Amino acid sequence: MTGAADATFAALADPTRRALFERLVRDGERTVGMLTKGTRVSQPAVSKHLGILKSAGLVRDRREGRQIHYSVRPQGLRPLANWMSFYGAFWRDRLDSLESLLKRMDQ
Amino acid sequence: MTGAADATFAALADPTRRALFERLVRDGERTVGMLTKGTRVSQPAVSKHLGILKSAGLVRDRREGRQIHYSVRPQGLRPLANWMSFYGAFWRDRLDSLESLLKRMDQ
DNA sequence: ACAACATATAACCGTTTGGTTATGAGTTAT
DNA sequence: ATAACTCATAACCAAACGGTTATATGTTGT
Repeated sequence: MTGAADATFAALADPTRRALFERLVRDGERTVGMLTKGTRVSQPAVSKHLGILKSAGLVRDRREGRQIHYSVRPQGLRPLANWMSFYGAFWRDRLDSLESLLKRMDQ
Repeated sequence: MTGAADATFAALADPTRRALFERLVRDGERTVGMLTKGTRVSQPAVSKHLGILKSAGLVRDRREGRQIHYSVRPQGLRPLANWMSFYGAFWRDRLDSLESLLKRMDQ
């Protein structure tokens, strides 16, 4: 249940890792070398982070010659989306009703 | 930008903490003592976790006599929702199209 | 076969984390 | 005033984490 979201949350909790993921989302498939540039950390660090993202199902890799290309794996965000919709259903309502209340009070 | 989501992700990354949050969502406002029962950890551990959730803006506390009542703070999930919708726009489309493709292939 | 290149893995290290027990602080009741 | 109760804080500890440098693995080109 909540176990599925576990690796996902853990993987995205680290800022460096989230930055890598976001970059892959924005820029599409990139090699490790490309990703290393733009980060303040070493190549091994990037590789380790990518490994964690990969085992969390958030990215996939593809070998092409001596380079390895990483890209976002869309379904990887599923556990997060599920969790959000599950435990977010009630608060979204409350938030919406709060907002409409504030708007009404503002008038 | 991504800094706002930082504390949120970090807070929800821990399973014990997420369990506490989920329980507050399901059951509504609870005291520390109530929350401690049902967890495998000690009361101080629960207090520490609640403190982290609180400083992440995910819960609030209210003193009533000697007990302290904790409850979910709806807006706390905002950074997560923002992050999801931001970096989720593109993958949701891709996921949807993938799913429809798979369905078509299945027929 | 060998050198250069791109990435992964190994070994290591300081810091952070999540837990514990012990104790402090605030509140209620006697 | 004091004892009991509820929770937070302090002090401490082992394990996990995120980083480093050094090296192994796999691929390309000569």
